[in-house]
Amino acid sequence: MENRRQEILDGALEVFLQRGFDGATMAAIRERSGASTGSIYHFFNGKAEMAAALLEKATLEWSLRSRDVELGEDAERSIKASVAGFLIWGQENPRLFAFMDDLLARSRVTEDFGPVADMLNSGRRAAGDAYARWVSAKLVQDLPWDVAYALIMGPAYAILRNSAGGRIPDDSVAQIVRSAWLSVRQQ
Amino acid sequence: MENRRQEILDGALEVFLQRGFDGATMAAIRERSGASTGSIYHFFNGKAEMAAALLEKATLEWSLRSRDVELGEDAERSIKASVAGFLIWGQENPRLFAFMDDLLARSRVTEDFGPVADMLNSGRRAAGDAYARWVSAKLVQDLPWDVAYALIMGPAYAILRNSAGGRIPDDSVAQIVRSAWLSVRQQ
Amino acid sequence: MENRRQEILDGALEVFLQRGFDGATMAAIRERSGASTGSIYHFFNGKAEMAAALLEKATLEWSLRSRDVELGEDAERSIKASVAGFLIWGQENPRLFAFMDDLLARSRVTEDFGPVADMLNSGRRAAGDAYARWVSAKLVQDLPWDVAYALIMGPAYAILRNSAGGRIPDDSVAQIVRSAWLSVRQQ
Amino acid sequence: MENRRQEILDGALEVFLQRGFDGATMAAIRERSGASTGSIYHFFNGKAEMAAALLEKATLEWSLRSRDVELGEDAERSIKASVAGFLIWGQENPRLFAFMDDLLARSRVTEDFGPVADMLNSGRRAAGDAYARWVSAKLVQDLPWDVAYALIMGPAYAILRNSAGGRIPDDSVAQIVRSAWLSVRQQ
DNA sequence: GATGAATGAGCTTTCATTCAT
DNA sequence: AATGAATGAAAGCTCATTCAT
Repeated sequence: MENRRQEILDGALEVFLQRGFDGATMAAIRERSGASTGSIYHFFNGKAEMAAALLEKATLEWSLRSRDVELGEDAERSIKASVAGFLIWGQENPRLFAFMDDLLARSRVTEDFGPVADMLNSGRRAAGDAYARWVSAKLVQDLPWDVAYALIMGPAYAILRNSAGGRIPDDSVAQIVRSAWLSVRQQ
Repeated sequence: MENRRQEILDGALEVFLQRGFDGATMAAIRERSGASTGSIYHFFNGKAEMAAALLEKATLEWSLRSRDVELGEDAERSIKASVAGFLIWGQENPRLFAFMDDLLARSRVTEDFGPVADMLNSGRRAAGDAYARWVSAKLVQDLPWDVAYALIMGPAYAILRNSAGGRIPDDSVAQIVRSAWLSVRQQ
Repeated sequence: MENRRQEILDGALEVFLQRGFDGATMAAIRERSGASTGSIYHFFNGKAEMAAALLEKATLEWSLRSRDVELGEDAERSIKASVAGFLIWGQENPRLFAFMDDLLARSRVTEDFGPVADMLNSGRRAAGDAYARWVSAKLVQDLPWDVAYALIMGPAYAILRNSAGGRIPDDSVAQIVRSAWLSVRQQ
Repeated sequence: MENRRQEILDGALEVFLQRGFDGATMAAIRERSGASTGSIYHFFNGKAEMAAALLEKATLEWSLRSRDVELGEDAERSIKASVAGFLIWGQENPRLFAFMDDLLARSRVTEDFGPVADMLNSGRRAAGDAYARWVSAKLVQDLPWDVAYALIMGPAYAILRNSAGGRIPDDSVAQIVRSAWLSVRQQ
């Protein structure tokens, strides 16, 4: 039955978002989900695996949407949509954003999160391919992808991190979206 | 004697940079520094306090330099110097950058790191004041400071995080520095 | 169907021999045998019962052979055949020997292994009866059976334990077999 | 202070002898010794290390005595004294004998007990050297040491294992001691 | 200033076993 | 006859911190 598994994931998500990865204890997840210790380990091999499962599921929607958009031929529209989509998603899920950020940072140190890192990076790579095509079409500047990525997404990340879950005014969102395009477009 | 205290800080820094905050155990710090448990607690109230002390000291150089520059009247030079300074510092101290990032993220969740957050944010506030003056002087766009900050520093943060300690080419640094200014200058 | 039961026993044997009784987990047995947890508990009441079943089956060949021999009237031939048979069996099944040894030791502490102990001791008791007859016939010394048993089988046990699965030279086997007889024969 | 450490060892010994290695839980040792979990781990790295420490201390007396005797020139006296000493020690410390036997068996499988095995085997090696000298002096048969060891000590081991802590009559002890010598002396 | 013994709550994980289907 | 989800007690061990000396 998928029911129990889902209950566990639901409980785990709450705890992870509230306390972060290290702060989340299996005991808390057990209590929140109502499942027994054994059940949890019946479905998941450990804390890291649960986090990965959650993250995968939770980011699916955003990453799929972004990826679709980015593959278009209209560079300006694609880039603006990506940034706007990310900002909106991040604002709507501030804790999830923080958790993703946490795991991503962790994946640079621990091996436990290789899969997480892979997943989170795959979207970035796909976008890099699209960017290369726009370069060929002389729509954007010929920048190394990591530079272009930093210019496009960096400000969005920064404001999400510093907004701490508070609302970002529409004007600010618009400003950052516009700037992302201006930073990389062909001059 | 300040000697012991310094030995402890030295050992702790190594451990923190190598394993991150949670990964660093007091036992590891004790062994690395050669001090006894008692000594460590004689000088510091706990792990969080040590981390704060370290971070304060470690970021002093950069923050002082940046602050000096930012207070100047030449907006373009100040902003470019800030971004370039941060990029160079981050590249020279990639682990320290990651650690700072870690603590900063943590400070958004746990109360233990209020002082850390205050310290790390004070530089940002000072820069905000300077930005306001530049706005008055019509040197830069009239943006909310958090947006301006995101536009100026966001890309630098992003590329440092994704470079994972590897060298960032001079061209890329130059690109990001230039873009920071272009993003906020008065058009 | 006896098929499933047999598959379980086969898998369990492999696991027991490889990891010993405590080291063998039901999960490992489940995976090795391909049966489900439920199936295993359908056929056996628990780990101890499986071990007992296995041991009974596995030692059958040796014990039957030894018992046949021992019941003969020719004391010298019987004793030498018993020791030689045990040494050969122990050499051919070093892991099984170690497992049997393990269970036997355990049966002296835990009550779970009463049946195991009984089974393993029954052969010894039968031999004791034969010994008593040989005493009456003045073929062997009038020793308490536990002493006689120690003199006859002790060296074989000792060399099997210390050989750790390596080959015991024929000369050594012959030496121990001969000595067993000399230790108890009527002088 | 050596006091706490000793209390822990005392409690641990009781628990180990009563329940064997696997059966002994750290919780039981904690309760029996009156020490806290932290204290136990302050002094010992884990269960295996405690067992090794205990065994070393506990067998010291016997192994030293045996070793002294074995080094003598009088083969008959040395061998008889070794066997008698072992039988007496084993009878006086039946649980310790069983525990030693348990750990020794375990050391053949797990690496955790390398030191234990080394310690327990060192006495055997020393005796092997003495045996070689007796062979040169034509006092005993020219047998491989593992065979000679099996003939000399095997019966003593066997009767100790099967006596299960009960008293072994003096006659039986004498019989086994005498037989040990007869099995290996030069004919 | 300095030591390290002592603490104990809390951690993740294992595992034999039960039971509804 | 068979499945595998579910259980929960228990395990070994970690670790920041306290405190008597």
